[in-house]
Amino acid sequence: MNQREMQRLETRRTLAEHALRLFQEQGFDETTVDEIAVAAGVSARTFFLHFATKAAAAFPDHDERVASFTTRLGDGHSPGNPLLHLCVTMAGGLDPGSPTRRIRYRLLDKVSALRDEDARTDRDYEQAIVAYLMQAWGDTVETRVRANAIANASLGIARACLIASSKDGIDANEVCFDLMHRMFGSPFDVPLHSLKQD
Amino acid sequence: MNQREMQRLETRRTLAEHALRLFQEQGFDETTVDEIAVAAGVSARTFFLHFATKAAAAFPDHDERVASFTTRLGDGHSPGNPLLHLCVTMAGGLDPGSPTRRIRYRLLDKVSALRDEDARTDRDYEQAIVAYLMQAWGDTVETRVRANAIANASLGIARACLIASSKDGIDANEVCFDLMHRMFGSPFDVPLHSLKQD
DNA sequence: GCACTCGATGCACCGACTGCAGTTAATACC
DNA sequence: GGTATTAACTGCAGTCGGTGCATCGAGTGC
Repeated sequence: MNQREMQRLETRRTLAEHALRLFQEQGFDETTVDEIAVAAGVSARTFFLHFATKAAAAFPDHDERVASFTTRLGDGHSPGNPLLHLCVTMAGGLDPGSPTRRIRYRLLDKVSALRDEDARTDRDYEQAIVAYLMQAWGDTVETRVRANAIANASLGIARACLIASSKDGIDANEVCFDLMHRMFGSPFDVPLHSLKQD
Repeated sequence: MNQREMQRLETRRTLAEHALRLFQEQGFDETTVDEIAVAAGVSARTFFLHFATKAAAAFPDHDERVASFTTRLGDGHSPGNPLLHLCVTMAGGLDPGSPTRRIRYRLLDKVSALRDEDARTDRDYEQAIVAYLMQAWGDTVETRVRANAIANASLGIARACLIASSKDGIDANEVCFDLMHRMFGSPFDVPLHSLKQD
């Protein structure tokens, strides 16, 4: 990797690090982009070369995660279907070894601006899931609605469980799995086959 | 009703009307709060006496709707449980006699700022549903997660169906009902009883 | 008629975000 | 090694959403 690329990534990483720290220490609204930039040792203008919005700095790995999720759906590594994969991804995301993630989701529960950012995140996952389901079901008006509804519902479940896990430290995977199971059958593969001939 | 109150409501109504029109005609980002205010014949400062954000003007009846939803859950008029009630409310909201609502939801599909506003809306419904479920289940960490997950999932389904209905003009109630049914059993009253002893 | 309330206003201000015109250091090319 | 180019970073001026504050003036209660 280039020295330039490394510098760039380092700047980005530093910005994200200080952003999350300041959000946690003194609150999201009470932190200005200027403060973050100064703390990271760069100019305020530079902040926006790395993040589109102030809130985006709290989720610096968003693009990678979505890309990883999407490509995994495309190749054979997806365990069964996207909904199950979503659960697995979620479970992985709750690795207790990552205090950063816990901080992030605890903030998420308090700061509405970050919930908005998170909702935007979800929309990308939603697109990936919808695309996957539509590819399996074919593109009709009916399947499109169904795919959107299922994607929305799944993400709603996943998000709620994720936040709960981070906040209360409980294992929400069971709840997540149970609700998914109810909606889509055993290993969540029901909609891929049986819903079709409804 | 007072003449003052009437004036106030009229101002608010006019602002909302012009806001939605301008959003539709020239786009959300391309419309400034100043333009809306001028079109409505008031000052820009006044706009924020009626709406907290630019996007909020696109959903002027939000508070009433949430209040109505919440109180109905409290008294005996709720048909069974909040999830079923949500479906009914949704179906009512799709009254084809309301072109304004169609415009609103069609915008929703395009403008991310409005989706953020809508997500904020959903959070209020979510609170109402969670409160209702928790009252039925009792307040434990487990039930709290479950209630949040179910509320999120239901709203996800409802939102997707609502947008699809407004956009494609199809009847998405069937999809909505079907998915709810899968998750919660016949008239959606399963979680109130059977989930408890899982 | 008089005091009061309250919606509307103008003004100054903050902070998020953008476009543009540099500067400087790493890199590619010869 | 010297030179042209690229691209991260910077400063500045500007737009726009949103807020606090003092004020005006038309309704309202008495």
